Amino acid sequence: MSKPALPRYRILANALRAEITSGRLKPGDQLKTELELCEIHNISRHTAREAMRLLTDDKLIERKRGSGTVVAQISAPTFEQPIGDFEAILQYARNAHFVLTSSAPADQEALDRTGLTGKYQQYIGLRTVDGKPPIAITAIYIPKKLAPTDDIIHGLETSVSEWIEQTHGVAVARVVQRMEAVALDASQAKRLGVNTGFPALRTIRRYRDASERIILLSESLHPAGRFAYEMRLDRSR
Amino acid sequence: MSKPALPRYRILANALRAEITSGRLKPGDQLKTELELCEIHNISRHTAREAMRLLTDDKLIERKRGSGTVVAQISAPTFEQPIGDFEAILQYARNAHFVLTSSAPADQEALDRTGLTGKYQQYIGLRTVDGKPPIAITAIYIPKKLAPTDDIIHGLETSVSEWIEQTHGVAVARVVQRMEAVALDASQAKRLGVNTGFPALRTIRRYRDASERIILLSESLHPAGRFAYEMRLDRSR
DNA sequence: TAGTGGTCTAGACCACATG
DNA sequence: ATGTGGTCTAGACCACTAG
Repeated sequence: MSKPALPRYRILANALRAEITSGRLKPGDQLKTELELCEIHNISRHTAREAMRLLTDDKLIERKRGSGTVVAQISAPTFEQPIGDFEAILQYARNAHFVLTSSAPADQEALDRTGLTGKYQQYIGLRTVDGKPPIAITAIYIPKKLAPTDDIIHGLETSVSEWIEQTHGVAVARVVQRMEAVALDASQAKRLGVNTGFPALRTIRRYRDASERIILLSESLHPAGRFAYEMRLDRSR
Repeated sequence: MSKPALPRYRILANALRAEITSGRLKPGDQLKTELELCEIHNISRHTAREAMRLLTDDKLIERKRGSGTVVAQISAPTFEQPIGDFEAILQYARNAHFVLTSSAPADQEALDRTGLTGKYQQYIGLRTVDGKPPIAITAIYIPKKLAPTDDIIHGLETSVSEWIEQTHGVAVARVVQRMEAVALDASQAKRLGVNTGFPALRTIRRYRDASERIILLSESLHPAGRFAYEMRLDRSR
C-alpha cells in the first residue's frame, strides 16, 4: 500500500465534490448516507463525516438529522468574506488575488465620483479566486506621493495599504466604508460577464492617517451572487 | 448531572472564546493542549478538538502541529472598536420608522431562505422617512416563545431586540450581519415602487444570545439609491 | 526525543424525520 | 419503528516542531 498523497477524507470529499460540480448530482439530489460511504470506501464513520463536513463548509451540501444529505440548491459558489474588525479590513486585500488591468493618473470624473481632491494614481483590476469568474472589479486610488509602481503592485505579497505603511512610514488610523446597491453600467457589466443593469454591491473604503489625510481609497463592485460581506459584532462586557 | 442545553464541545468553545474576547488570553498566547483540555474537562480528545475547530473557523486561534495552539493576532483588537458599532446596530431600528404591514407564522420558504429552524413569527413592514418612498422592506423573525403581539410592535418606542431583552430577560451577545446585492422580484419591486430586477442591498442580521440561540433575525431590502450603509473602524493601537 | 496537532478506527447513545 | 445525522468515548499511529 503506497502512502496516500491526501488524507482519506479529502480524497472522498474531492470525489463527492466532482460528482456535484460535474452535474452528475444535481441540486436537491440525495447523497449516500454516512454508513453507506463507510462500507463502500471501507472507512470509519468519522472519516466519512470529515469529508461531508468539508462539503458542508463549502455550502455544496445540506445535512439534516433524520432525513439525510442533499446537494444544496444554490451550488453556485458565492464568495464569503467575513470581516469583523479593523485589522481584518486591512488584510482584506490579501484574501482574493488582485489582477491589475490598468494604471493611470485618476481623471476628473473619477475624482468627482469619489470626492477626492489632489493628484492620485488610479489602479484598476479584478479580484479572482481560483479559476472562477471574477468576484469584483476594484479601483484603487493612491496619492501620487505615495503611489507604488505597477511592478510593485504585481509583486505584492501584502495588501497595498500595508505596503504604503511600511514604505512611507505612515499609519492607517481609520477606515470608513460605505456600502450600497447599484446597477452595473455597460462597461462594468461586460468585464464581469453579466448584463447591463445587473445588481452589484458597491463598497468604498477610505483609509486615513491620524491627520485625516486620505492614504488610500478603494472602490469595489461585487456582482450579485458572487460575494457577500459578513461581519460579526460582539457585545462588550 | 442535568442534561446540558448545549453539547459539550460548544460549552468548551464558548468558555475558550470568552477567555480570548475578554482579554484574559492575548494574541500570541499559548492555549492549553488538547490532552490538557481532555483531563481538565473530563472529555475525549475528539470533543476537545471539535471545540478548537469552532474557534479555528472563527479565526480566533491558530494551530500548528508540533508547536501547539495560540490566540490569533487579529483577534485582540477585534472586540475593542466594533463595540461602538454593536450598540449602533442595536439602535438601528429606531432610526427609521417601521410600519407593520403583516404578521404571521413564518412559512417554510422563509425559514429555508434564512436558514432558521423551529417556530418563528414573521413580521413584515416598510421603513419610511417622512413622506418619501420607503427606503426598505424589512422582515423580522422572532422565535414563537419570544414573539410580541402586533399591538406591542405598533406601540414600540424602542427597538424590537430591546423589547425582547427587557421582557424576557435574554441578552443579545452577538450580531452577525451579512450584506449582498440582489435583484428584486416582482412582489418586492412593486411594494418599493420600482421595476422587477431593480438592484437592492440585502442585509440579514442574526441576533444571538450567549448560547448561540437566535433571538431575532431581520432581513432588509434597500433599493439602490435610497440607502447606503456606512461604518467607521478606528485602529485601536 | 518528547510532545504537539492531524488522521483514523470501532464502537456507542441520542434527537430528529419519515413512513 | 427504522434510519438519519449529531455527539461522544477510548483507543491508535503518524508528521511535524522544538528543546
